[in-house]
Amino acid sequence: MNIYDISKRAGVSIATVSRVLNNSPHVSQATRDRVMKVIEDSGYVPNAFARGLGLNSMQTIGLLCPDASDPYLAQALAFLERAFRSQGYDCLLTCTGKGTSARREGVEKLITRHVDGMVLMGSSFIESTGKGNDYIRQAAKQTPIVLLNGAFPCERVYGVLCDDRRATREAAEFLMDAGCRRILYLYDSKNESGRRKLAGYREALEGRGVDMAEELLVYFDGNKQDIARVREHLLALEGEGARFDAVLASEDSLAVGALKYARAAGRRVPEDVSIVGYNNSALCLYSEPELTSVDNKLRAICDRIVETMMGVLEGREMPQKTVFTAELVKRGSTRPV
Amino acid sequence: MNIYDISKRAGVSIATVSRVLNNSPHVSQATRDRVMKVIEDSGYVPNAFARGLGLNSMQTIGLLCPDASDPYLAQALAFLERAFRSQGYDCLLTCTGKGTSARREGVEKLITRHVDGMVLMGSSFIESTGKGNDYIRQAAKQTPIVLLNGAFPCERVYGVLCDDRRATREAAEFLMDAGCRRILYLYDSKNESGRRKLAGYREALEGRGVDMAEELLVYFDGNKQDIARVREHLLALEGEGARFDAVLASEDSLAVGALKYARAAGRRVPEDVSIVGYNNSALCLYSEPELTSVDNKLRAICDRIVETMMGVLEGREMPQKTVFTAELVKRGSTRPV
DNA sequence: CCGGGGCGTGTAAATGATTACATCGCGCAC
DNA sequence: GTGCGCGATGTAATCATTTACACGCCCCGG
Repeated sequence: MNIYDISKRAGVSIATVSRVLNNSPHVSQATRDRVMKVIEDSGYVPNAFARGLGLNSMQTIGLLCPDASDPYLAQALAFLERAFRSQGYDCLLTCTGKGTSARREGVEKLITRHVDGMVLMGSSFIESTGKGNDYIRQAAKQTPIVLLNGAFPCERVYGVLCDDRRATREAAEFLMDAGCRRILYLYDSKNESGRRKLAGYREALEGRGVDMAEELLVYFDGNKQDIARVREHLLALEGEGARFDAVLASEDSLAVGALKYARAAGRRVPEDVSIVGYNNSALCLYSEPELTSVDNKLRAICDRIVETMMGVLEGREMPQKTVFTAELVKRGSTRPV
Repeated sequence: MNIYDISKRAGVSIATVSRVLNNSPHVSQATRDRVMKVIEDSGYVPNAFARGLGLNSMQTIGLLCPDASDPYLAQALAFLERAFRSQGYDCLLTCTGKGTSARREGVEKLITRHVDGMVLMGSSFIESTGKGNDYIRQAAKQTPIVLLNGAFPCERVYGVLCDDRRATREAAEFLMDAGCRRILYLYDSKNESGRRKLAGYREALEGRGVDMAEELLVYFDGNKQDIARVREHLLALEGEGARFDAVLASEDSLAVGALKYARAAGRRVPEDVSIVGYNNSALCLYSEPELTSVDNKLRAICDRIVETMMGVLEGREMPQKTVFTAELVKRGSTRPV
């Protein structure tokens, strides 16, 4: 059942059928009705591949996600998919994991599939060294790319993100305002966004003339579900004599791990230790007490990503970088100032 | 840059180039090498749409997900995507939300896109009334469908699930073994799987001759992120005089809500109230105490879904229904027996 | 010496749309 | 009355592949 069958049954040419299907104005109402009736009666479904071949597009966006099971990225996925679909685009999901080579393969596969655009979810796609990003530069020649929580100076690569540095600085300042002096910084990523946050933390302490203790800079390299390992990590640290009255985490799940540590160590939250997370994900409300966390405006970021992508696809000029302002959401895991 | 350009440069016909690209055995090694070299030098990428048109497939599976931000479904998404990709298939993600019409539209859109197969994530796709499922029957004529956590008696619709009924029964029995007598059943879905679980709960109580109090059957119709609303719900219930010494939830997030209730009501977990969740999702380890929960073998289910789909696509005969055995994972939110 | 069977390769016909261009007919202005 | 323009429709080229079929060629057996 193809367009020829329909054209025969309706007594018109295939061009007319095509015009009806594409809502072209150059069809009389009578003809349109007749063709529509035949289409509905026959249960005809246009062949998407042929259409794609002719238009050189199948209205598809590639979503490259490091880990779809991460609550924060999962939320982003949901926002993006919904917004793209409302614009008539479908989303091809590729979970890449952590390795650079898997990411490159993912990007290349999507190029092969001729997606109309790609979203790289997470600044971890950007390597600190220039060479490692060549595949992104190559890909950008074929299709527009938008980065979630990142930026990359390259034509046809757009970035939408929050001012993580400032947000982290303000979070640390808030803790200091509440009387904390030894703030443990717990982070799990050394990528672009991770570096921005760390810089914000340093800036805050320097600004207040607080000594930066190296042992309070804790890098945790693990899976986000390894809550228990974070607890052990902090307990071990404490065993080594490190003392702290607050934990500032670069990710909510790490903060939940810190919460677990506090309970295991018999320290009250927020009386003995204040804890601040990052992302303001669903985890914040799940935990007890509820987590103070930096809301990095994921919804706004996702909406803007879609807006940017649509603009580019429609040939409009779009800002290469869009920055939102993150906001600290205060809950029970920190003392009031 | 298309296959003609390559054929000219390599001094062969397009058929030969195509054969090289598709690893056909009917090409001499010398020719293959020569063509490959030209392809690599020119950076040629075959046109996926033309290929799709010829093969009538673009190696794509449609994933219909009610909510990608739900931790359990997000995990499933990650498992499925990974497994399908390892088989050479890409995944088109469609988040449908709760409404039936959105689901029908999602399914129809994927049919339009000519996916090779579809996975419906969650038995909520199956209506209790026959008429509401017509669109699934229609879709199954075009493409194979596999259900996650569900079954549907229709040709080319396959189901992979756990024995939710038995699992729920055993969970309730475990609570009774631990001395609980008034077990509140908290559920959020009345779909196929929801009904199976509820039946299991009833079966357990009947089996032990425990009275079934209607006020202990609590349906919570809300968003999974509405933890606080579950708390209020239970507090209100208690205000009305309902008493219970255990909560059995049909979903982990509901169990977390029950945990919140217990803290708000000043009841200790598990000493005063035991709490059991369902799905054994990441939430179980995030909460305090850690949640006892039914592990419904999501990984195994997802792997089997992919296996079933691949089998069907390769023309093999596949079981219409595959059932795994769920298992209760005991943690701190319930008293030991 | 001739016929048959592979193997490697080329030719050309699908695949099923979109769309530029041609055509036709009709109404209106001059 | 004639010519122009426009709206509706058809014709045919185009998109970039896959693949059935044909064609040589070489080798081997009869």
